[in-house]
Amino acid sequence: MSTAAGALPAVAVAVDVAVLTVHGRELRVRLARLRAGPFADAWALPGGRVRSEESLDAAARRILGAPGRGSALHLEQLYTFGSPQRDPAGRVVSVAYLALGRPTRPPFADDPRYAELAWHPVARLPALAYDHRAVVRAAVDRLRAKLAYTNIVYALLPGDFTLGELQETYEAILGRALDRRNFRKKLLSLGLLRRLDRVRRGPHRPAVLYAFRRRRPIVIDVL
Amino acid sequence: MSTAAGALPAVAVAVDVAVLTVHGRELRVRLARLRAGPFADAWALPGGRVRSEESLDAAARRILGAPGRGSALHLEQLYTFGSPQRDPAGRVVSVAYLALGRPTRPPFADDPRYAELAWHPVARLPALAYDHRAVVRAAVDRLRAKLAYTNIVYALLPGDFTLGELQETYEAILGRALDRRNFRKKLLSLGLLRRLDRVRRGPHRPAVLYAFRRRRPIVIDVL
DNA sequence: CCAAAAGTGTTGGTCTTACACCCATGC
DNA sequence: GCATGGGTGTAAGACCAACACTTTTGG
Repeated sequence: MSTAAGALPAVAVAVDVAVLTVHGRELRVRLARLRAGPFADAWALPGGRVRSEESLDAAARRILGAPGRGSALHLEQLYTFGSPQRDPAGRVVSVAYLALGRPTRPPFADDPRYAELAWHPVARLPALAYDHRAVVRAAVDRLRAKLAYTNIVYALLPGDFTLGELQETYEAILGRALDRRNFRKKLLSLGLLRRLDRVRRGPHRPAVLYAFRRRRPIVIDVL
Repeated sequence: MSTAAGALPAVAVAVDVAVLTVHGRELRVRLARLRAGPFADAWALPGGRVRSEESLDAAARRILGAPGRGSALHLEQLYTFGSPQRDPAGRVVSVAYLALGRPTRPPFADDPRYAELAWHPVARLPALAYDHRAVVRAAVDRLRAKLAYTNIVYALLPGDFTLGELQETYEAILGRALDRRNFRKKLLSLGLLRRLDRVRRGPHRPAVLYAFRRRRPIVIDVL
């Protein structure tokens, strides 16, 4: 049963979003430096209160920002954190979301609560407000797990990419090296990729570009 | 960020618990028939509002009932349901929990809101209140998934059991038959079980009893 | 011509699946 | 003695991990 009605709620609901991306061979999370409140000057995940007429997913998308700015290609609910002590300012239950997207220019702080926004490598986080360190850990764990049995990595890559870039992305997330031949064999055999007839030219031998056939979540044994 | 303070919350927080068990070769969920409210007379998952001083886990344990009655051996958070329309009586966000336990006698309705409690096979559910059908589906999906990579099945079995009973439990949950020889080979090879020097006597050849070495969650490749 | 990343196959081991017969007991 | 579930092994195929050399380009 879930009935509310009656007395006014004693517990508030917020949404916090951990946006992960891979940049510079590192898995990074988008953090905001808070201007005010009990954790003024500390870094925190972007978040905010759920409005009475919006769903949790809608609140998460709102916090994520307008499509085009910080737009993410994947959004999923992660876990709900509800320790009575997690917010010194009152009882707030926070529904955490995991989002995946391409690294944007750091600054798009259109939210006056935030002094600054930046991508921080998850391997060396600053002190975080609230229980956001646990949220980031949960987000990273979820991403690592899903890497093995879904195609969500598509949300972290541009429209076309080389197999080397794809492997780098996997390695950045998993934090370990993968065998190149086995990786290529496996990923090509899955049929998730479409080979383009273009190449990426760089300082060395050009690499064939690939694209994901479908850019939406599929459950499949990847690793 | 998650700060509350300021205005009174417009959104209430509840916890609903899907207790699953296996009985009579069927996966079942504990449902309560509601006495009052917008879904009077309908079946629903036991649930209730989160109190201002308790954690979400504590609320779930409270709703689960005193240890000894409906005591469950495993409890984990499942998903948070927050559609604005899910409760006709007001905006209630529900944090759903999955619990696993042994089948108890159906009746232990010490909660005056419930007319009746019963174990319903998840394969043929009655109409459920709220979005509880989706909650049960999520609970069953989670259990099925975790069967393959954890030892949580221990929470559904008594202290000692035969390999036949263990296999029946797996089959009831997965909804498909498993090869007996392969199943026994795999489970014995994992080292999760301790062979007891007792047997279960029945109308046929006695079966050796086993117990789980450790009755707490372990991540391991099971199936 | 050198450095650096791209590209490519084989082999051995492990794991999974499929499958059939005898055993011990209660009735 | 028969019905029923308990108990056991093997072989074929799939999958995974390990591993080294050649190619192509820019500078």
